[in-house]
Amino acid sequence: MAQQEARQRRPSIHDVASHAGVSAATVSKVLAGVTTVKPENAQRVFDAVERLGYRVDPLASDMRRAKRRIIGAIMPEFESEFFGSMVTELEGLAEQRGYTLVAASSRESETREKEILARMHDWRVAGVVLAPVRNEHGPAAAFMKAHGMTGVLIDRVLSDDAFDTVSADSAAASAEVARMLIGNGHSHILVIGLAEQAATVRARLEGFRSQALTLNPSVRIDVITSEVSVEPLRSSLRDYFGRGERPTAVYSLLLKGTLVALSEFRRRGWHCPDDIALVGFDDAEWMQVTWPAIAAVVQPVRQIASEAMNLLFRRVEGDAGPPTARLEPCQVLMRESVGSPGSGPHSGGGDRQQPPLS
Amino acid sequence: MAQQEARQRRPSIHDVASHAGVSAATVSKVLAGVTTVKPENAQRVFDAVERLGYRVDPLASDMRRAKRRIIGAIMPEFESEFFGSMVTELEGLAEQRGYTLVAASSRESETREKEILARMHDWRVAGVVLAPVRNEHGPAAAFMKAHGMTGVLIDRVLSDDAFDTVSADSAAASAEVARMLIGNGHSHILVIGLAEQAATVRARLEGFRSQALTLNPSVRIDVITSEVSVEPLRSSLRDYFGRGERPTAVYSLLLKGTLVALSEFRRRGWHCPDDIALVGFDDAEWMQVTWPAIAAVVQPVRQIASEAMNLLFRRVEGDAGPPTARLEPCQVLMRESVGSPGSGPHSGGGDRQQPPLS
DNA sequence: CAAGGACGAAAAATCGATTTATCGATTGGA
DNA sequence: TCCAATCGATAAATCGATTTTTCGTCCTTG
Repeated sequence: MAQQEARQRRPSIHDVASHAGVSAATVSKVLAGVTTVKPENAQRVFDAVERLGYRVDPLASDMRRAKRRIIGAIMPEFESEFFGSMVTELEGLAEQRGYTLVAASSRESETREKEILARMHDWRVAGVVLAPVRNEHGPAAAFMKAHGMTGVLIDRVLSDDAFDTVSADSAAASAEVARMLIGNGHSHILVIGLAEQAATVRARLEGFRSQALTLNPSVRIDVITSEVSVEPLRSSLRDYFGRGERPTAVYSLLLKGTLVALSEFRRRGWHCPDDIALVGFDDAEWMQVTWPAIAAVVQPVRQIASEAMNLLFRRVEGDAGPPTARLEPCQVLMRESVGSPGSGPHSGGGDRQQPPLS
Repeated sequence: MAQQEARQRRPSIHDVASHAGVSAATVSKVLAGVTTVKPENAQRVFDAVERLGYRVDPLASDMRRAKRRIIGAIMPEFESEFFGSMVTELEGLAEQRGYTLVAASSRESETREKEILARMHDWRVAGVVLAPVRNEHGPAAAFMKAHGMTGVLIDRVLSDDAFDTVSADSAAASAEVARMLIGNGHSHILVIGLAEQAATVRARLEGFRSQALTLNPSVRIDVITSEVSVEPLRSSLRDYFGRGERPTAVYSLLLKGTLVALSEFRRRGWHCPDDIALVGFDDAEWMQVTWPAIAAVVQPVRQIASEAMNLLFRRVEGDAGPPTARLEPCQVLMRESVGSPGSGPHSGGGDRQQPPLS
């Protein structure tokens, strides 16, 4: 290959055409793999492409089609492992199909979410993977509907009458957490969450509550939620403990809640799992190295991303069937923060030593 | 505003032109703010734009210019808080200037990094913010040089003869860590890192070592690094401790190393800061809520992003001055994992209780 | 031997905006 | 009064590809 004019205008399809002694149309056809071109001419085109280091301009290439080979991805934030790896996965899947992924952060704002969507509409993206800030009924989904955009909703959604949805099966995972906590003898459990993300948080709460009540009808389940941000949640939690409430376990419905709970435990000098057990929805890399390791529900990021892209491209290719609502199963990782199975709550000072070295 | 044909072809500038009874050129000029248009006609254009809900197609608009209003961002990964918030910041700054940010993950692979760069070159991006996998001398930077791309290198870089660089002042921060550890009486310190990221890791190591030796010439500093991934680092660390080595403090030069150190401490049943102190380069949200809270060097993400974008746009606008190398100051957060100031190493069982409630 | 296909490739239209060249009308100066 | 300068706006070229239409050969067949 040749580098030629290092910093000059890049060669266009016409440059290739004239070097190969054919028309631009022929070059386009050769590169598109059309077979009605004389092998001799095709070879000359390939040679010219090689010599000039020619590459198709995706922008110009997309001009004529109604749907550009661009997929938009809108996430509430980029700072967390969950959305970070979601973007990584989506990027790879889009790439595999020859599409470019353009990711944007709505920064937990529905207003911004809609603005970004409008901008992506300006770009005539072929489709959008939207992880809405609140749920499937926000202004962004309405915008997509009104403008006939194709898209898939993920994460904080359950089902929709216009778009395919893909999310973690929060309810089933929460039920499993309930089985485990009740099985360990907990009878007073605090659940914390953000009500704003109504769709999934409610599913998690109900999945947990119904299973817990089935296994132990007399279990006491307290719930603390806050509307918008986590700070009110923190102060509610502080008040709650301050009133002398003393649940034996806490189930946090979201990652930031797990952090808040941990910091409040620290503040009061409580240790997991001896003083109080903790399980969080959403796993993070650090949770397995802290002491104690934090039990967590692991969301199936790869499966969600892969299923979302499959559904999206089916729609992009014209499928007009009724929207589907997928739930991908989670994994519940039992770690030290919930104690060993069978060890009841407040079962003594516990063993603060670690397991012996292997 | 009108929604009109919800799912039809979007109106083009010609639709606006015919509705306003003027030519497309006039519409373009009105929207570009050219003043040589009769106010009456301008008003008709604005009315038509409003009525049709017209918005410029950024793709078509970019066709004619050599540099499109797109900025590329290449990060080694999206999963960490650092690069996640870096992308968020860069996105906002690009947006402010009317540019679209296209972010891609090189997944810690230099091969992929170069492929992504080539694809961005295909898109004729105006500029690139590259956080190289290894350092400023990789194939990606060479590609940018060879093709006359404009760009800025950030994070794992020190300085370059072709591009502006912006990174955290690792050396100064590491010196501060050294001052703090030596000041606390530590005389046997282990430093761990990944040698692959040569540029910055070496700076951090040297910044630490020289300051430490200045303050206490007889201090013992052990260094464990691994070439590529963290797993070899883990086993080296395990061997090291297995041989009976017992430093009183560990300074990890990277986030993943902090996690490895923590998990090895757990494995051996050691607690911070009583058994061993720990400081990590790179802060994370969870570090302040674990017990103990982990001391860390906080990188100035906003400053790096902002400075990088300033420099980049200066270049995009044609500035051809010599490349600059910026170092942004870090903040060192002293948390419980290093004990209280003055408390020497191995100073007894320590107080495992928390500070009193406020 | 002339008309009808088949084939391969070039010419031209297209996508949607921007920019340059052109043109008509009005105004100004000589 | 006539030509020139000015103003405002339109026509046309342009960006780089794709797709449709047209065109010229060569081959086949009646």
